[in-house]
Amino acid sequence: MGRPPCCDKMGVKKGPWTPEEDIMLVSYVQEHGPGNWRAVPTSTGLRRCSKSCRLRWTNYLRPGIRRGDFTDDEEKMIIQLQALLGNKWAAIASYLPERTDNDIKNYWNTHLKKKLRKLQAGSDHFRCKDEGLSSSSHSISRGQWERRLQTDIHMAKQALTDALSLDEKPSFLVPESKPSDSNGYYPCTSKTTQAASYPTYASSTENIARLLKGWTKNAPTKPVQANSSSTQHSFNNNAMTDCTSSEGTNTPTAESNINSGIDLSEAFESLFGFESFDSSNSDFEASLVQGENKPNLGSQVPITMLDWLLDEGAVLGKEDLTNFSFDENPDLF
DNA sequence: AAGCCGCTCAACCGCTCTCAT
DNA sequence: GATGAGAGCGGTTGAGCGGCT
Repeated sequence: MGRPPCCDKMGVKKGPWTPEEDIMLVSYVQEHGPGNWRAVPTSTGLRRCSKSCRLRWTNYLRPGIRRGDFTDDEEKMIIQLQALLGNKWAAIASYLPERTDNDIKNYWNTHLKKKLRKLQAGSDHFRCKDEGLSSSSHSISRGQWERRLQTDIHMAKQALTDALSLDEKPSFLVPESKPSDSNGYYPCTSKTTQAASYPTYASSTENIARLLKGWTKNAPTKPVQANSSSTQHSFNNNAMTDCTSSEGTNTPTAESNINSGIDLSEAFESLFGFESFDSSNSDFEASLVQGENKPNLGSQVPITMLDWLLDEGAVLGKEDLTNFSFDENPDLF
């Protein structure tokens, strides 16, 4: 190995992305879909390496990313999954598809590590009774836990087999009758644990709103130079009305009030060419489950997840985890 | 007001994995 | 099976920010 880094080329820009660059990248993805990152710099004229483009899209611009504070349930889930899977941030993120692996990793390193350390430092009594989070506070033996996992995996396999035999989508990809958020998007994981967080779900609209925040602040006089005319139209609308998430509150400055009275979600829908994130959009959800979607998803069941679930070495069935409720299983930890 | 310190998170780096040839 | 290229992942860094002295 030791192959030279792809960014060694001359003229490759590093550092923070500018709104102009974001727009170029978004325009590219709008046209070609995510993937084939190698082609992005040449196609768009971006002076960024392909990896940087992918990362920027995956961690920042991708629709469906939820930003801001983690809910208690998300926190618990991360702690639990980390205890189970270790620092497999991508795997953990697959259970929280509206969070990026980078976000989860950062949150773990900046918040949860400390929190757990404090808990660990506290008394066993407090640790077990109050929080019940840390892997170090498992009140059951490893053997018991593994037996339970075996059972869970078996049950998940059975459910999956049944589902496939009926030629239906796996149940974990199909939200139940829970009402969607205002965009009609269902976060495709943790039906029980996510319930409380729906109202605060930061739609993809806000990702672009965030993008525009910098755009309006940094380049108010520059003409938009996006490749795509639709992009230009959308961004010229400067529709910042929807900038009310936790992100918006971080910077309660004038730019968040800059608006033309146009709902940014419309601009965003126009930009990306699909109507919100409808629960019927199984391709999109499948892509979320897989972490990153490929240019041509087709209508396949997400193989990655199925493989993982069916893998004898798999630690835990998805079905089980998505239905897992910490509140309903206080005895486990 | 200025300097210091700690925290957060976007982005980079280096490595591994996967797939096509 | 070997090789090379692209994609993905996890660890780390550093700029920016806010709080404290």
